[in-house]
Amino acid sequence: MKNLVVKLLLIINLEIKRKTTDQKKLVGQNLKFDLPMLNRHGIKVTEFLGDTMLMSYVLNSTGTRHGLDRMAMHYLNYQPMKYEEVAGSASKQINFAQVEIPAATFYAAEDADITLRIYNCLNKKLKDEPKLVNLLKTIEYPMLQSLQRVETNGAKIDAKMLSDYSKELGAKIEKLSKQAFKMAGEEFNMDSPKQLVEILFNKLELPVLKKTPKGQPSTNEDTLQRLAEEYDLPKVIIEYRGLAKLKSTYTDSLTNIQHPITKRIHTSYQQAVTSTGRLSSTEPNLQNIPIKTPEGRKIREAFIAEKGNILISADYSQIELRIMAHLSGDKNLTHAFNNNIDVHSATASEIFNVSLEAVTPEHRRSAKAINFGLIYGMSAFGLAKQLGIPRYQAQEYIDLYFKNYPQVQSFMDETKEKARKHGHIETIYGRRLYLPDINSKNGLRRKYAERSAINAPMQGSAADIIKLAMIDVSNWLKSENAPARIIMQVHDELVLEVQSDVISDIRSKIVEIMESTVSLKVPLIVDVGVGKNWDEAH
DNA sequence: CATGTCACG
DNA sequence: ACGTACGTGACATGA
Repeated sequence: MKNLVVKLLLIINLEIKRKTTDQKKLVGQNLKFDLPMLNRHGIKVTEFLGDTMLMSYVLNSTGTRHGLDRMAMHYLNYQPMKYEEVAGSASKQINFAQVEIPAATFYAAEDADITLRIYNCLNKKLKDEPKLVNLLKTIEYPMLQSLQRVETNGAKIDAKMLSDYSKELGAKIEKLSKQAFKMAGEEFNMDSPKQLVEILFNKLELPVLKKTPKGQPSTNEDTLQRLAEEYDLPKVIIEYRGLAKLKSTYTDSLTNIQHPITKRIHTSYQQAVTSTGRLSSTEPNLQNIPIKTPEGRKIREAFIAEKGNILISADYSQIELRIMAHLSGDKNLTHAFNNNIDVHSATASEIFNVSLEAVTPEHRRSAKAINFGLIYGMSAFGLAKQLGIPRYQAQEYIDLYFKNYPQVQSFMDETKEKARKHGHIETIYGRRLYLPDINSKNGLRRKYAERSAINAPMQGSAADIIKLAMIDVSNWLKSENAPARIIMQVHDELVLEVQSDVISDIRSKIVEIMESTVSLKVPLIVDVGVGKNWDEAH
């Protein structure tokens, strides 16, 4: 009985329209959420008419305005019944299946009704937007299905290893805090920036090098690092912070969030959150698992494969710089990529006016910072801070860069110009990012919008490309019924869990698909690794 | 619920 | 004179 009710409500909820015998078209809000339930009840979806959340997102990705309630207010001037009103809130919340039938029926019917009405509104807006309709059909709708599979797959973790590591971290953290209390001459809460300020800057009278936006003296790592040159306590705090972060955010919470039945980690990918078209990942966030330090990498070792399987990691090499080469058409930059020259070394060779062979690691490091900075629309000040050099010198580097890559400069100027004129920029696939502050009288906001405008075509086009590649890989695996599954997406990387005996075939096929999904003025290169855990594979 | 901090690409 | 590299999410504190 319960099942029947749930099924009935879902059918009402999702506007299923029977055309022929088993052909079901549907409209919904956040269909990625509903799809597994429909599958569970044997309802095969063969065609999407639309997902209102994604329609709203491609029309304007700025801000959080794609929730059903918000859209109902905005497009229909109607306040729907809140979920909390039928199911209760917080600790008193009950399962939807336990809600009284009349209340549940009203809620579900209203939900369905407004979804369809919002769909009709958004559909009208999309009539004049063939590029956005194409974006939905070729990227976002297929993506929704690929993502649903990845979420259901989940990632296997070695919970025993994580909890052992957690204990180890706990012991180290305790030692460090005792050490810090001794140096400070009193006990305090090291997790409290406020108490830290009291100790460091009032009691011990260390110099204030930087303030937070609210005017409080900053105790962030950058600042502590500089203080650590002359004082001992900041060193201990830095070490404490690093380990405390690992414990609270990773070792403890990942074990807690294991699914009770699958024993795997099932993240939720947000498809309508970022302004640029990237995904984000929540509960847990699998897109910020540590990699930079040896202590952090141990977390990656806990991401493992099922018995008889192995992990493959495939990531695009410097995809944003390659897109910059493509979009700007810069001769020098495309030449570097087309001839497989290390791009940071190439930049170093240009800026420091030495031959490629004579580039030192120090040159390359500076050039890498410049290349990254360019993608982010940085200033001479930012580069100077990053490299620890005087501002005039940073400006010299930037001038030299643009002299050697003139089309990159004109591309950036044109991008800003377009943003000012139209109020938005576009990615390679026509995804649109609005920049409401681009003509602001407030210089700070305007500058911020200009930097976003410069970054967005690169970050956004990269997001389009990996989405397409992910769809292709996902569909290929499905069509071949391959003993392999995608388990994660981390912006420019796909992680797969693959049956060990077919590893080399799958590996080469994945690379082939990812490298050929789109064709730009420069090649796209995929680096691939294999291992028994994520750290080894990456 | 805002603030500060820090993990990732 | 002022702030100063893009895009995210999670955690702990403290009002």
